[in-house]
Amino acid sequence: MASVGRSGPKPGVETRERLLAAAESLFMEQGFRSTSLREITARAKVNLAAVNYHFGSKDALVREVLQRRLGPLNEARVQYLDRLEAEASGPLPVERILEALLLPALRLSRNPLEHGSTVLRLLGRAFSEPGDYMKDFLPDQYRVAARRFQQALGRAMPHLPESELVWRMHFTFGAIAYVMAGDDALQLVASCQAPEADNPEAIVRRLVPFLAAGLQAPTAPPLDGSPPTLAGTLPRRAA
Amino acid sequence: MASVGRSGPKPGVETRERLLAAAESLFMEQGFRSTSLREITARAKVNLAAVNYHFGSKDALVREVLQRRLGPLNEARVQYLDRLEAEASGPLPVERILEALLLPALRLSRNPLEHGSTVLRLLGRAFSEPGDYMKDFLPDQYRVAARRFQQALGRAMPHLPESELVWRMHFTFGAIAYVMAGDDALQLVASCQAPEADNPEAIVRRLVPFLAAGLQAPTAPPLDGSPPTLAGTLPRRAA
DNA sequence: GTTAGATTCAAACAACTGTTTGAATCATGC
DNA sequence: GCATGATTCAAACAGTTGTTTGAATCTAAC
Repeated sequence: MASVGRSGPKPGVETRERLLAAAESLFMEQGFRSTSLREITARAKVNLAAVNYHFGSKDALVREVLQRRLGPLNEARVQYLDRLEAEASGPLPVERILEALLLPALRLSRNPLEHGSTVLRLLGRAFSEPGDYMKDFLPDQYRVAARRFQQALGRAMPHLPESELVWRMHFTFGAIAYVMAGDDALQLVASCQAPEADNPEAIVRRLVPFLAAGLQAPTAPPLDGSPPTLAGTLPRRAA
Repeated sequence: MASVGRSGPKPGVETRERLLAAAESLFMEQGFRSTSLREITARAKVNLAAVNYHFGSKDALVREVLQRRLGPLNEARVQYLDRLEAEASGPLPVERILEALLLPALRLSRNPLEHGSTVLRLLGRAFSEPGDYMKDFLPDQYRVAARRFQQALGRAMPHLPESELVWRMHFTFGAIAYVMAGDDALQLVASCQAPEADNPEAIVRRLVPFLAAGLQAPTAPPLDGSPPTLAGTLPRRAA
């Protein structure tokens, strides 16, 4: 006899997953701090106490929701980068490194089993939300991957000082986090809605050339305001 | 007889300004939503009810704090851009347009009368914080300036399709907001602390070449996944 | 000195937060 | 059937939030 009339395998595990799904969607819509446990349990159609029973606290729920997405994503990014470097002979071009940074996120968003593009916006929120939740948690998830990409980019642009590279990676992550945060931030400034805002692949196709050019840009003149010369617009290696 | 022993001119206006100052500093440190009225009134050394008496509500306080900074900043940006265009003969180079976007913010942060770099981080927070406070308010402050800069950038890069320009402006604002948000977001990802993170001028000097190169980057190939050719790395006008 | 209005203050308000409790319910082993 | 442990549930907990109240205080004009 199929002991349960419903579809759920175990009684406990289904509410656990329903909580994760409800929390993820609500976090994406409203942010982490602004979402209450009562909203989450209401959407998940479970009792309020279920969160503390299954996860211990709201903070632990947030961590679990993030870890479920961030961990695999950064692993995939690093693996993608490893594979590219193993196949190539010399150092990778910047565009390929950016590909390793963006394509795994794109694939994640395209997976119909997961809730698609909501995942990307969730990650964007993780960076937008300041303060307590992320302060100690996110870095551990990202530091390894960030160091790995800094190393690859350093090989691709050996002429670029490390301090300059660190800053340009910051700018890069800023642009990425901004578009991943979703409509909220995008509509804030734009006079008109950007086209294809809901198509991650289209965004990536526009983002890579932008970032590649920025990362490889000639460095600024050391001090005074003399405008960059035309010669300065050529990559250093050509000089 | 100097009717008041203290320095304050009017009794009411001083607590009003003390509230604005305390709120601004706390908003910058903790964000808007996470800062309670009791924290604000405690730091300002005024009664709790003073906020609702002088401003009506917390939301109105937030708006007032932002408007006091965002309004003049965006006015200065547009004026700077107007002056550059009036002096130049043809269309402005992208670097000058970015200069108009960034230098007024830099000057604001350098003003010792204001609380210096705290202002920049406050503005960064305004973009980082999702949800209710900004949704209806920030756009009005920014839409005019954003349209003005889009127009200038369009003139500087007439070959660039408008849809592409809108997206690249988004990327640009993302990078700017990210570095303006301050240490929180920066330390999140970096394996090591970026140098001169507290020196706005140094950041701008690094940011302009990055963004200028990104904005003027060659556009991506239209569809299929063929890796960008070497010819594709040249600007369109050279084709 | 008295009066009128603006400002401050302590106290309470209602609504919400995350968390805990203890009994009820369930599935499942014996 | 019965007992055991896991899970659910309604209810309450203690704490914080933004806001309101009504009396007390201050300022300034008459």
